[in-house]
Amino acid sequence: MAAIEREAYARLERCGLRPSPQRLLIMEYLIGHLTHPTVEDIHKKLCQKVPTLSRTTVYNTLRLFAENGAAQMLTIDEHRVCYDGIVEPHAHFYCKKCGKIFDILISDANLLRVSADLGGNKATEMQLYYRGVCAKCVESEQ
Amino acid sequence: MAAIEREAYARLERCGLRPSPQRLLIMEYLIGHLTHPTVEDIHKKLCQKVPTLSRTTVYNTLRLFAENGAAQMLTIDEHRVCYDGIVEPHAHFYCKKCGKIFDILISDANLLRVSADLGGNKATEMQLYYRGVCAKCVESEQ
DNA sequence: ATGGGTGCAAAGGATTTGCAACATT
DNA sequence: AATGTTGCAAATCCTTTGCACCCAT
Repeated sequence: MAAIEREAYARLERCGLRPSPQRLLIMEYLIGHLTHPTVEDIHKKLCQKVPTLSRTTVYNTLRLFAENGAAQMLTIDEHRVCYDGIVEPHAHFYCKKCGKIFDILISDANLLRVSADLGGNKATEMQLYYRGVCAKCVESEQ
Repeated sequence: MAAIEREAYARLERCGLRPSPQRLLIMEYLIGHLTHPTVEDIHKKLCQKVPTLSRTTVYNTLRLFAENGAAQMLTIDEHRVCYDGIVEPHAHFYCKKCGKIFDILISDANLLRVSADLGGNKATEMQLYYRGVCAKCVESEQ
């Protein structure tokens, strides 16, 4: 537990973000829950701990994280944005049935970075994702 | 022009979709405008031709297209979904400044398909995208 | 006291839904 | 007749905004 707190603090510092209590709280949640939570997920859970935490702050903070490379913003789910505490490039699988997002291992993620000719465009984020039906849902369909 | 109409018709047929006037209209637009239009874009433009076309129909139709492989749904822009008439896998670049989406050539798009171990997950769509600032906007920043 | 951070309530806006009208086989 | 399609208006709900308060420097 203390490890997560330390990592959260270090991540904020490394990204040049002031470690306010709310930011630490949200970053700790993100690092401790690699389940690609939505803003609502995070707000609901953290409100149990800190009832005064506002939704606005969660929105602002997560956006801030994404803009500063402290988290990844995922726009796979057409209905809502969600966030990922892992900032290293990796792929995601989105199941249309259950709505869950899974991490997908890429044989060589760095390959993806260079395989595209971006011209003069300056990329700060990269996302690779698949959409379909996950293994569990495929099973339960029969 | 007639070529696009024929292609639109063929695409609908190939995907098992009945070629209603509205569907043809929307598919023709999609094939004729590879600019990754939003629902609003399409609705606004096509309303000039067919004023009775409803936004609901545009929403429904585009979703239907995407679900049947007749178009690609792009969720790069966090604020709105847009669509692509090209169904072959390719990458996109989203400029945070001007909001435009550009096609990115991938040296071997099929490589991407097999480079990931999807386990038992059944993927129907794949998206690779980059976010950042496009060449033009980088220039105008200075 | 000054600037950044937070929270509340309200506004904004994209997307969906329910349902009636309509077309097509 | 039956089924699939369309259109309107209303509802939904995610996200942003404006503004006041507060804390830390």
